[in-house]
Amino acid sequence: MLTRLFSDPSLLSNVHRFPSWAEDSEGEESKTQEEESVRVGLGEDQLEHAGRTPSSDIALDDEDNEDDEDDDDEEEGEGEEEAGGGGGDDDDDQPRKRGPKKRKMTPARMERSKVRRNKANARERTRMHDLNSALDNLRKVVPCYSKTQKLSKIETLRLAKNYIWALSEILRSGKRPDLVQYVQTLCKGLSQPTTNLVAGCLQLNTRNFLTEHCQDPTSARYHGSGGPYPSGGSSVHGYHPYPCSRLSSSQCGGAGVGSGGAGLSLRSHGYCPPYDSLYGAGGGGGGGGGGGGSPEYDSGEYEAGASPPLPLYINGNFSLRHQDSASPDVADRGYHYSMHYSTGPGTRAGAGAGAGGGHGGLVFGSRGGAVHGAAAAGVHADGAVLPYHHDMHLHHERTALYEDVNAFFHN
DNA sequence: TAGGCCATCTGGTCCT
DNA sequence: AGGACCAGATGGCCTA
Repeated sequence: MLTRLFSDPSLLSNVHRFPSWAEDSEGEESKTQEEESVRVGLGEDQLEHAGRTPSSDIALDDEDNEDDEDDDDEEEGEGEEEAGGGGGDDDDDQPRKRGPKKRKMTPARMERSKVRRNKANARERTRMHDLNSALDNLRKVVPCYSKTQKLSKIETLRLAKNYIWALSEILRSGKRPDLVQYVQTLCKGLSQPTTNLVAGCLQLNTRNFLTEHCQDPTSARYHGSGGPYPSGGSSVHGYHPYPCSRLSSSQCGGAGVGSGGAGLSLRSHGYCPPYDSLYGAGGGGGGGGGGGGSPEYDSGEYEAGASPPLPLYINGNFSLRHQDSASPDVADRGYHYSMHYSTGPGTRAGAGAGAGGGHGGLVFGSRGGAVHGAAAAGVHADGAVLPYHHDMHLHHERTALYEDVNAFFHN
């Protein structure tokens, strides 16, 4: 029975690992699965050989009524007598229980219960894997993502909550917030490591975050050297070449510096569909750092990878500007969030990059989007904040707001 | 080594 | 009845 379970591919197929596990240590996956199977086997074995709890006995006995009717009838009488508290012979001093009587576990019952339990275990595994998969997707859309240094589940949820809150505040106020304030909101309730990670992702190392220390914005190392993550060095200028993630534990600082010059551009990471699919080489523009913005801002140079853009449905409190509403007056009307894309020559990406890290060609909120705060001023170049209206593709609408806000902060 | 995080097993409960 | 969901227990892995 157990061997059947372990050799059953349908059951074993359920034992898959986190995507990152598979990606990070592919060679070990089979081994890991094997280990898991062994673990499962041990569990089953324990179930078979170890004693069950009284409750489990009840549960197990509840099935197979039809098959053991004779036994049931016989035992039922005893059970009722016992349940009635009739002070029958009580060998052990265990308290009498109401409810279903205990039934003898015949081999057939045990077999069936095992099968049922195995099926339930497999379902539970699948369920948890789905849950983890969803959590992984969530990790990818919160401001900080690393394949190698994954946020824990609880931190992911906390960050997501903070992120939603921060975005809501932005949408509510319709103003461009202070970056420090934004980071503070994001990091609220997060552990110190996660705070560092987020700060690093946002090109705002902890020291700057706390002191609003402003470094030389023209420096390619801006915010990259003092942070908790080492500077990659290889991607200081222009968009960084990392095709996989927005950030990796070893690349965090470098990735940030490289992608956005003075500001991190999540869009430059090919791995992140929500960003990259929309902004294409936007990261390159923002990532111009000291080298100027990339002219390929809208070229879609960055592939979204195998994954399609994550569907992000925005409704309720959120409103999006329709692409048809790009007329100048629209900006003055009641839509809450304007997405201004700079695609032409001399983009703000370039301007920002020339300033050592401006916005990647996007302005959120009120026109002129003033730079707030000292740290923010250091991160965002004033010259980069100009209202531009450009059409965006229809299929980008769902994610436009989301990405816009992200790009707004991550450039 | 303690603590955090995680996967899995397990039994209970609720729902269809 | 069976499945989904949940929470507790357990053990492994990793890191400070």
